[in-house]
Amino acid sequence: MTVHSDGPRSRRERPAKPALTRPGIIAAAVEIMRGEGLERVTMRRLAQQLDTGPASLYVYVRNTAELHAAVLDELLGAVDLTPVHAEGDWRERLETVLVSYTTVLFEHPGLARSALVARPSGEHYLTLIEGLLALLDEGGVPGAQAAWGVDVLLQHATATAAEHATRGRAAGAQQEWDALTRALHGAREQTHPHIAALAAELLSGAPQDRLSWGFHMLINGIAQTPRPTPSQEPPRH
Amino acid sequence: MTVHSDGPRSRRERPAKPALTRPGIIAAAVEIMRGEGLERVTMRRLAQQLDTGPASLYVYVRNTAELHAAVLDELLGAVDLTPVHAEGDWRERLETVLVSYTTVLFEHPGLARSALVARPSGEHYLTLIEGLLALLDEGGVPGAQAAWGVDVLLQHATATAAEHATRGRAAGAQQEWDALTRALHGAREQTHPHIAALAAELLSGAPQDRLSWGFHMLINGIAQTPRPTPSQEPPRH
DNA sequence: TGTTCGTAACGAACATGTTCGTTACGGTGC
DNA sequence: GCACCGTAACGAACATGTTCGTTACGAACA
Repeated sequence: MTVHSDGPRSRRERPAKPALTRPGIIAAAVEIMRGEGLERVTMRRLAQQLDTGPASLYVYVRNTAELHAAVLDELLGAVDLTPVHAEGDWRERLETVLVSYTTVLFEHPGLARSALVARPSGEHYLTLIEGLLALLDEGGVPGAQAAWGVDVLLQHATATAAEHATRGRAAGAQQEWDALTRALHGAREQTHPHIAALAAELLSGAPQDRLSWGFHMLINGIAQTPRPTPSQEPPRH
Repeated sequence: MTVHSDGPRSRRERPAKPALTRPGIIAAAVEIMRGEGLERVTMRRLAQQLDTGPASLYVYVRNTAELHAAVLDELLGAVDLTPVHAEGDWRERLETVLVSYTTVLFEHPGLARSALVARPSGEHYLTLIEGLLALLDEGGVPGAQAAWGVDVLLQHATATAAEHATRGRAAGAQQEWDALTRALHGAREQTHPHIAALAAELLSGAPQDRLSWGFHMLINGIAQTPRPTPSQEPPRH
């Protein structure tokens, strides 16, 4: 099996066509997505754009999930990281970065789903993590907690955006929401007293308010929840 | 468009075939999944099992996501809720329920992905939420916080299981993990000092340890993070 | 009984992701 | 120059989810 990178520099020139490259494929994918939406970034559409066949793309990307991860990494360049080196309360700045990240995903919700499964590992992603860790460090959060917490922060943002992807769709999402609403409101006080009491609360809040609370809640939790004792694992190198 | 429920009771009998029903379809899906795995629960396979055509299933389920949500709700019957009415520390019991939920998803990881997008709204799901709310209530967590927090608890469990689905796969997952590992370890101290310092930590911990910490962290956060002031929204009903 | 209407069930068709066997190219060695 | 090898690129094929137009059934009505 081939190595998936832009490494396999083509050593051949079929009839006057430039050889494929991984960056070229990703760039084409980003272009199509900006012009037509993520759903249009199909292997066939991409191949057409690159004047090749869909099967040829698999030399450079393992599958669409990997392609999406790469596309997402490109988009992460748009996340506003200026708060990392700004003045002010570290918690608010941390939230600002996270909201910026979430906003990027909200604009391309289909990517959020993919990102839950195939996470990016490119330059922009690393820069984002570095920024988050810097802010947690500034807030005095122990490294061990920050290391695991940063994962959860991004997971929350990503999963929320992925859910939003569905919520944003028309008829189907509305019916699902209706079903959940009905189920919650219909819960009997006898069998589901807590749900009955909190039905309205469970469904309350604007998405951005819930998200904001979620980040506050996570930051609090991360800051004050010690990691399990490191078990008998010797220090590395 | 038709109403998606088991309501459309068939008024016809084509050549000696029992009319389709939604519960029947879901039961068949669960059966196939138990015997052959979730990936085998295709519309065609299901239709074959039910001696009908794949297109006929769409009268009863909108799409595979909805089918998966229904299947998941069936499986939630297996979540151990005995801790809800047991003795002991409410936090530990809450974690026990959550771990049981996560375990169910780990056994059927493909469902976790679907559940992030099309969440169940059936009986078992409600019972689970009721149990979680009861435990948070017992711990003195304000209702408003519990109402929003329960969402995040389940989201964390579900997203973690969905990630696990990928991690558990062989070659592809290993390569992705390698890519992330390389990226993290390769980060230069000059540009990514925090990552360089925490590289080992970022990747450390057995899945169950990280999950356990995650739940502790979330529970702490939920318990102590007040909800935003209710803004000028008048009381409903 | 005949007609009308709503819809469960059906079949053909389409789009999409992916695999696998084949082709053709470029590099290397003799 | 020729033969061999590795692999980028290709094309056919397959599985899968889903849509849309059509058929056939049962209920209601005159």
